[in-house]
Amino acid sequence: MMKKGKMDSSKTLPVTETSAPAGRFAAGADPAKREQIVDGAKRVFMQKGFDAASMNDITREAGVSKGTIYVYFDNKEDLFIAMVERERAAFLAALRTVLKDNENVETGLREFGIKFLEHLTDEKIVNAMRTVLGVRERMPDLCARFFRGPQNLRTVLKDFLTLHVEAGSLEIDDIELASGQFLDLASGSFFKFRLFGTMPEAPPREEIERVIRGAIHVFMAAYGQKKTNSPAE
Amino acid sequence: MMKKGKMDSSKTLPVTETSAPAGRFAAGADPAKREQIVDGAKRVFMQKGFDAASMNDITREAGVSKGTIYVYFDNKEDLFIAMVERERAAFLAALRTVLKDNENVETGLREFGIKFLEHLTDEKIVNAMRTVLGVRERMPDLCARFFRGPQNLRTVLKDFLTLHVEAGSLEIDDIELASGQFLDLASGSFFKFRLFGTMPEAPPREEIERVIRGAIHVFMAAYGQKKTNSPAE
DNA sequence: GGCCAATCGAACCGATCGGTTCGAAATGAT
DNA sequence: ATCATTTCGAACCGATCGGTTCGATTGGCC
Repeated sequence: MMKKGKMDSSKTLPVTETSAPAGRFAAGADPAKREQIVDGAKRVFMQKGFDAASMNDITREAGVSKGTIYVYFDNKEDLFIAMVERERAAFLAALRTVLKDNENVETGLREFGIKFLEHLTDEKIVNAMRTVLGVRERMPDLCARFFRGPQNLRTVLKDFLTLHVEAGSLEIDDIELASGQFLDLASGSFFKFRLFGTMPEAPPREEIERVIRGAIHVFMAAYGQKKTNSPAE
Repeated sequence: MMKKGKMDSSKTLPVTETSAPAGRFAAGADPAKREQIVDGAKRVFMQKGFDAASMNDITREAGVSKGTIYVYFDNKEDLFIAMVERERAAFLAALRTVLKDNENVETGLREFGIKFLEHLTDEKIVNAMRTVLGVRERMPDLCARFFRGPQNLRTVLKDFLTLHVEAGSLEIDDIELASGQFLDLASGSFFKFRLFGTMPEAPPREEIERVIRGAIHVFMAAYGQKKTNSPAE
C-alpha cells in the first residue's frame, strides 16, 4: 500500500483530484474519510489527552481501520496537529466579523464581549485548550499558535478602539493595555473557572450579559468621554 | 517487603515516629526520602505531563530505587497527587497575608496585585497549572481543588473591598463581580500568555507594575468615591 | 564488629503502545 | 458481471509501560 495519495496535513480540505473520478478518491484523498478520522480522534484526544489516547482507541472511535488512519496521517502527532488546526480555524471563523467599524462603542463592545465570552466558555473550546495545553512541552509551537488565534482578536479590538479614540468617544493613553483590559474583563473569570473545572457547565446567557455589562461599565468609567449633561455615575 | 510503614499521602510531612529512632525511620517514613522522591517526580511530571512521565524516568530523576518509590506511594497517581498538593500549599502560603485590613485601598490593591501577578506568572506556578490541567479529565477533583486555592484569594479580596465600601472609600453594588474584575485586570493577560507559551519568561517587574497601575486606574474610575477637589481624570 | 532493617538495582511479569503488513472484503466505475 | 483500487481487520513487531520480587548492599544502633 503506497502512501502516495497522502495529503498535506496542513490543508483543511483538499480540492477534488482531477485524476480521480467524482465519486471515488485516491487512497488517502477522500475528504469525508479524513473528516471521519479527525472527528473520532478529536473525541478521544479531548477525553484522554494526547498521551493517554491510543491509536487503538482512535481506530474504534473513528470507525476506520488503523491502516487507513496511517494512509491519511503520518503518525499520531500528525493527526493531533490536524485536529488542533481544524478546531482553531473553527473558533476564529466564528469570531471574525463581530466588530463593525461603524458601531456605537458600547453596542460594539457589548456584542463583541458577549460573543467572545460565549465562545470562550463553550465546551468545545475549553476542551480544545486544555488538550493543547497538555502538549505544550512537546509541541510548544502548536500550543502558542493555537492561542495566537484568539489573541489576534485583540488586534481587531484595538483597531476598533483606535477608531473611537479618533472619533472622540473614547480617551485612551495606552490602547494596547486597554484592549487587553477589556478582554480580561470580558473573560470575567468564567474562562478560568471553565478551564479548571470549577464551573462544569457554560454560564447561562444572563450571567454572560451581566459580566459584559459590568465590564463595559468599568471600561467606560475609565476611558469613556465624560458627558457633562448626564454623568455615567 | 511490607508496606506497613507507608504514610498517609495527604500529609505533607510526618511527625517523627516514636517507635523509630531519631536518625532512622521505618520503611517509607523518612521525610527526607519522601521529599527526594516528590522533587524528582515533580521535575518529570512538569516536563512530560502525567501520562508521558514514566516511573522509570522518575526513578532516575529522583535517584532512588523504583521499589522504594512503591514503599512510599501506592501508585503513580498517588505520587502525582502528593506532588500537586505540595505545590498548591506552597502557592497559598506565599499569598496568605498580602492584604492587610487597615491598608489604604489603592496601596492595598497595588501590593496585592503585584504579589498576585508575580506568583501567577512564575515558572513554577504556570508549569504546575499546565500539568494539572493535563489530568483534568481523569482527576477532575484534583484539578478543581488546585484552582480553588488561588480562587480563595477572591474571598480575601472581597473582604478587603467590603471593609472599604463600609468605610466609604469605595462604592460597589456587586462586590462579587468587582472582586473578580480586579483579579482579571490584575492578571493582565500575562497569565494566559504564560500558560499558552506566547510569553516564554516571567514579565519584568516594571511590566507587572504597569499592568497593576492600569488595573487600579480602571478599577478606581469605576468604583472609587469621587473627590470633588481633585478629579481622578 | 554484629545485627537488623531500609534501600538498591536488576530482573521479571502481563499488558499496552505506535506503527507495519497483507489477504479479504467492499466499493465505484465501466 | 468484471476490474481496479480503497479500506478493512487481524496479526505482527520491537519497545515500553506500571508494578512486583528478591538477593545484595548500605547504614544506623548497640
